[in-house]
Amino acid sequence: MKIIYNEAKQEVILDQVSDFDITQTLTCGQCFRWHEMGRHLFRGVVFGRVIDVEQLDDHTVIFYRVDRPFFEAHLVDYFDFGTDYRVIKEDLIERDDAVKQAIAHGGGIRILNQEPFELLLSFIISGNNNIPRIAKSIEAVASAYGSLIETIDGKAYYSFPTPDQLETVTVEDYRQLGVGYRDKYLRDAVETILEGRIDLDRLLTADYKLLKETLMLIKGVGSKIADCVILFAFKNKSAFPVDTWVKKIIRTYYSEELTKNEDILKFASEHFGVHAGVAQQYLFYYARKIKL
DNA sequence: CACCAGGTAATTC
DNA sequence: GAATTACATGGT
Repeated sequence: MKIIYNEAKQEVILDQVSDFDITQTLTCGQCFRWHEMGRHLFRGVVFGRVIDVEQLDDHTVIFYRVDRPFFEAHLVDYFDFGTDYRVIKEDLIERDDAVKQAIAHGGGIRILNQEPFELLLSFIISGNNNIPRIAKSIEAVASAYGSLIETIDGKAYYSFPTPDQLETVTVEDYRQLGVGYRDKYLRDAVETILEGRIDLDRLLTADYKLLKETLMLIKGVGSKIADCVILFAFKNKSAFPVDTWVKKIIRTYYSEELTKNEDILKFASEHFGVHAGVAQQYLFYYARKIKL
């Protein structure tokens, strides 16, 4: 991948990008704070900044409002540019025809490496919820308690709040934002972290089992949400979140015997191996696309 | 007006 | 232990 920095214009141009479709990647349900501003053009808030990303063709991507230090410190890792998805897809395509078909439809998806605290709260909100309302609730939390970054075209953009910024926020405050019964879960997550019972930074080096059982100490975090956090924020591509869509696709294309979430997780882990989480995203995207 | 949405915790058998 | 139910809210 070739990188061209235009410091004067605060632009970063990527050439020879492969296995990347910005629309698939940013609309496949793994992230909630990107907005489509135009064809193949998105604006989002990440790492305390508002940035724009545009894909010109299969191999060319431009970042706006981004300088070299920011790109190198955050975006290379965020978009997982260090990972060769061709290798992962070749591995998965060998496994079965269903995932092969899913890759034919969503092979441009990359797993974003997102900020752990924001991702944790985002997926606590996601439970038994729909994606538009998840996004709305996250924006409500950010604009109420995050820091104002800048105003663009009359619209204010806020960073996602830190645990410290949420220290005095009560269950009732969360409820007022419209998050519903997840209010107490959000409060529990913040308290757990502020009291040091869970240190997200330290968990970066923990193995899957320890990481999952630690995350599940938080009220409102069960197996599925823990796996989402592990996959989308802890760079572990073997995590396989079992949600309603994946359940449907497993029953339809793999086995009708697999009904319990625990059994599906066990099957998928063995069947897909170390890249199970990537397979999950391809399957999730495909199932939703064909309205399975 | 039921039913659903990237589930989980509490309750019950 | 394995199955059932309640849970906020907004959209069909």
